Amino acid sequence: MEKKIFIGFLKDKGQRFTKERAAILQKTLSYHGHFDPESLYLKIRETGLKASRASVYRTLNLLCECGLIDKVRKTEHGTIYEYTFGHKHHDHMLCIMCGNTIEFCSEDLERLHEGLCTKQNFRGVNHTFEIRGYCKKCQKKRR
Amino acid sequence: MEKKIFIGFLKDKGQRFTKERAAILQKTLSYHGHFDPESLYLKIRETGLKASRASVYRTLNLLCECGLIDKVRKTEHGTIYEYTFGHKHHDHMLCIMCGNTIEFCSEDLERLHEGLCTKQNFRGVNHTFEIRGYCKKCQKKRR
DNA sequence: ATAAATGCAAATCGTTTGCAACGGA
DNA sequence: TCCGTTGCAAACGATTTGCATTTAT
Repeated sequence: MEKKIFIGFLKDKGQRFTKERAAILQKTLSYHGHFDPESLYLKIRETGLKASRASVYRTLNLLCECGLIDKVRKTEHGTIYEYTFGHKHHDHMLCIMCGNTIEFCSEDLERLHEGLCTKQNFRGVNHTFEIRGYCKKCQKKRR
Repeated sequence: MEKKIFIGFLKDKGQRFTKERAAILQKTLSYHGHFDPESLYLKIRETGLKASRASVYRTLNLLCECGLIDKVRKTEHGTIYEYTFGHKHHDHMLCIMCGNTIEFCSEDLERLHEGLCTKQNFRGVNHTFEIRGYCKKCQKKRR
């Protein structure tokens, strides 16, 4: 499914579906969530597949362009991507102790998004909401 | 006020309040909002004051440490800081056409933050909510 | 006088890009 | 064959850091 979309997207632009791009797409899909370019690159090498960092970066940009993945946020260690296609929109809680991410959906938040935009005459396209704090597990550890 | 806080913070750490730090603090306060290190640096030079980029970066980190400013987000062009001390918490709408930022406060959002954390057993410390889209002015321009 | 802060330039780190070699169509 | 793609290494841009010099206390 995603493969077809990507191939179609490339074809439309007169571009090619190479084995490097295939490998990058495959590993991207294997994440079902967040990842960063460097770990994707390493994952590809581990599997014996080949693709340079340059190709990883170039291909991730293409995957963003065609909407299969999104840039979620930039951290001090680089960009976090998310494989989003077909996923319902959701938001994040980020544990500042262990770094884990909890995803959640909130209808109330979507409604609030609409309401706030109306009030400000803003045409909202999308949003990100991130709550930072301590996850269940980390609350128990001493600080 | 802010100056006193900064000096006190430095004193506690056995550090000094130099003229460079004074200049950086002063210009930081002059923003009443968002700014990035490079424009702060330029603003200082324009005024005839002196401070190197290195000192700007070093001092911004100190100002974050003592809570007078916050890192808001990272963009492809660098980190956006915000002078927050004594400001009420607020969130942002970011126009993806002109880059302008609208600040707003929402009690509903604060309540939602609490509700979501309770539901997930997460101890939320703070959050960021950013709506991206088109501001009033830019909606009128052709796209 | 002493330890901390400065400015500079070099170092880092994630990411992009120029280019010659390579490979799908 | 033709043109897009690759990998490499160099280039980039924001930020940090090592070091000799300056300066606050």
